[in-house]
Amino acid sequence: MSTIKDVARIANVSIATVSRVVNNGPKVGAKTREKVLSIMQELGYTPNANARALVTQKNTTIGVVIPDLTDPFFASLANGVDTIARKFNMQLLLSTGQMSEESEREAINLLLERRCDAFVVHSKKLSDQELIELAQRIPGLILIDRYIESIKHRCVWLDNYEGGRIAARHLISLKHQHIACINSKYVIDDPQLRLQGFADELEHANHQINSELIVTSEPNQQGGEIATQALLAKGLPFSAIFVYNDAMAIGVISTLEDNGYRVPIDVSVIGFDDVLLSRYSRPKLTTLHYPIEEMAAQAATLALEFRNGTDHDLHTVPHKYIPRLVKRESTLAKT
Amino acid sequence: MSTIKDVARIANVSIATVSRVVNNGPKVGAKTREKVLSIMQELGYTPNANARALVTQKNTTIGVVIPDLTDPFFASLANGVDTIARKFNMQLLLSTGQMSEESEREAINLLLERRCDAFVVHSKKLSDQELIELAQRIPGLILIDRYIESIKHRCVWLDNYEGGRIAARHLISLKHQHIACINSKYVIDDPQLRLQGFADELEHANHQINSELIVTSEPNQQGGEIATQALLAKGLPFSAIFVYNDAMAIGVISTLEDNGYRVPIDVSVIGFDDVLLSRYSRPKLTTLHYPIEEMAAQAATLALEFRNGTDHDLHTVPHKYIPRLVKRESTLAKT
DNA sequence: TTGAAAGCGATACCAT
DNA sequence: ATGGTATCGCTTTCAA
Repeated sequence: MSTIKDVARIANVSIATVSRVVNNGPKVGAKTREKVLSIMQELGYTPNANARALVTQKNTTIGVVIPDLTDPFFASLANGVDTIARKFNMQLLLSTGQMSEESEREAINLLLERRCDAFVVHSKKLSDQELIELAQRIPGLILIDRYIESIKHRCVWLDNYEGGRIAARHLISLKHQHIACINSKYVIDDPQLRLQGFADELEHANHQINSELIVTSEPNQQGGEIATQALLAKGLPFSAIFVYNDAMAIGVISTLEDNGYRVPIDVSVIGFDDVLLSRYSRPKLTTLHYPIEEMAAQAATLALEFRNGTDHDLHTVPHKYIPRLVKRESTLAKT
Repeated sequence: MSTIKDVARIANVSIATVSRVVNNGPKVGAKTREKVLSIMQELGYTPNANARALVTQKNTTIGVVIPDLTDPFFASLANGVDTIARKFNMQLLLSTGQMSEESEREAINLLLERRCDAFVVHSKKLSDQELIELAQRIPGLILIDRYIESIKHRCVWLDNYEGGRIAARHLISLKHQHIACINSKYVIDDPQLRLQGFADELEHANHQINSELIVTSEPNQQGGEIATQALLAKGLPFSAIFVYNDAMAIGVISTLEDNGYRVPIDVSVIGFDDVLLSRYSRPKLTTLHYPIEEMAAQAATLALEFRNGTDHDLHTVPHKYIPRLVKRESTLAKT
C-alpha cells in the first residue's frame, strides 16, 4: 500500500504539498494539484487514518459498547449512533461483550486504546463508582440506559417507572379491574421500576393489586409462555396483563390462545419496548415505545459535544426519555 | 491522556522498557516490571492503538460493510463477523451505507483508510469489475452474499437457486398442485434465482406452473399483504404459496386469515431467510434457513487467512452455502 | 536486562 | 505556492 512519500516522490513534490492536496489545503497551484491527484489515482493511494489520528489527535470514530448485535434492541441502539456518526463523517467502532463485569471493562478499554472521539456505553455490570471515574477521565463518554445521579448529565435513560404508570392508566381507562403482571425474573432495575410504576398507579386509582397475579420468568417468548401457564394454573380471574416486554408478550398471547382465550376480546395484553416484533404479531401488540434509536442518537450527539467542550445547554439538562403508549390491537375496553 | 513517555519518565526507565512491559516482552527485570506496572496503573495509562497500528502495520480490526443495522439480517451478519473478531481479540469497524454505488464505494474507502486487517463486504451495487480489482488490491477482502466467478474463492454466498428447489420439493411432497409465488419486485439476483429454482423443480415434477399465480411486491410485510390481495383478486385456486422472504410471508398469512383462509389448513405458506420473526409468528413459519451468521463468520475467518497469507485449502474451495428447510407450522400436507 | 535511536505515515508550523 | 522538518506514540533493532 503506497504512502504519502511515494506520491510525493513520483510527483516530484514534497510530502507537505501532497498533504495539502489530500486535505484540500488552501495554497496549491492548479497544475501541481492536478499532477498530484493523478499520481494518487494511479497509485491507488489511500491516506492512512492511523497516522492521521496520531498527529491530529482525532479519530473520527465513535465507540459503542453493547452486549451483542443479535438482539434487535441493541442493533437499533448501534444504528442510532451510526446515524450520528455518518452525519459527521465518522465511523462506528463496536465493542461487544457484557456477560461479566470483566468483559464490560475490557470492551471499554479496547475503545479507549483506539482513542475514539466519543463513547456510547451500555453498561449494566460495572459499578456506579467505576463508571463515574470513567466519565470523569473521558470527556466524550455517555452512558445509555443507565442513570447515575452524580453524573446524570452524562446519562441518557428511559423512565421505566413512568412507563409502568402509563401502562396502568391505559388498562384502567379500558375499565379493567383484575390485572395480572408478567415480569422479568431478573432483579435489575428495569423490571422493578416498571412494576413499581404500574402498581403505584393502580393503587392510586383504588384498584386492588393482587400479588397472586404477579408472575416472573425469563424475559423472552418462552418465558412468556411459561409464565402464562403458571398464571392460568392459579385459576384466578383477570382480564388484562401487563407484560415486561414484547417478546414475552408474544409468548403470552400464544399461550392464552392455545388455552381458548381470545386476545384482546377475553384478555388484553400490553407489552413494552415496541420492537419490530410487535408490529408483525397477530394481533398487533399494544405496547410502550422505547425510543432507543433516538436515545442512542442523542447519546452520540452529546458525547461529541462533551468531547469538543461545546458548552451546550444539553449538558446540564437531564436526558430522560418517557416511553410512549402505542395502541394497537392487543388491548380492548372491557365490556 | 498519558503516553508511554510519561510512564517512562516517572518510572525512571526508557520507553523501550515500558514498551516491553506493556507487551509482556521477554527480557525485563522483575522489579522493573513491577515499578512500571504500578506507574501505569497510577497514571491510568492506555496504549495508543493508532500509534501501535502505525508501526506494526496491524490494526486488530475487521471492517464490515453493510447497508444498515436496523435490518436483523444485517445485524446477524455483523454479529457473525464479531464472533470471529472477538475470538482473535479484534474489533469491528462498521461502515454503513449502500443506497448507491457511490456510498458503497465510500464505505469501503473509509475502511481502507483505517487499514483494517480484514474486510467483509456486502455489496450489491458495485460492478463485478470494480470488486475484482478491489479484491486483487486488498488481500484480506471477502465478499459476502455475492458470487463473482473469477474470484469465487473470495466469495461466500448462498445458493438461492437451490433454495427455490428445496421449497418446491417440500410443497410437492405435501401434495400441493396449485402453487402460487410471491416474489420481491426488485430485479436483483436473489429473487430471480429463488423463483427459477422453484419453477424448475416444479416443472421437473411435471407440475404446471401458472404464471398467473406469480405476484411481485416490496419485500416486506406490507408488500406481502398487498401481493396477497392481488393474488386473491385473481380468483384462481391455490393451496400453497412460496414467498420471497419471512417478512413478506407474515404479511401474506395475515391477509389470508383476514380473508377467511386458515394457514396451514387451507393454504400452506413457506418463507425464506428464517429470521427471528418466523419463530415468533402464529403459526410459526416454515421457511428456509439462511445461515447468514455462520456465513459471516466464515467470511471473516477467510478474510483473516487471506490477509495472513495462510495458504489453506479453504482458499481454493468454493464457499457456497445451501439453505436448509425448517419445517414449522405454516405448511401442511394437502388433504 | 536496559537504553538509544530509527522509523511507521501523516500534519502543521516555519521558511523560502 | 512550495519545501523542510519537528512531532504524534509506539515498536524494534542494535549496542552497551
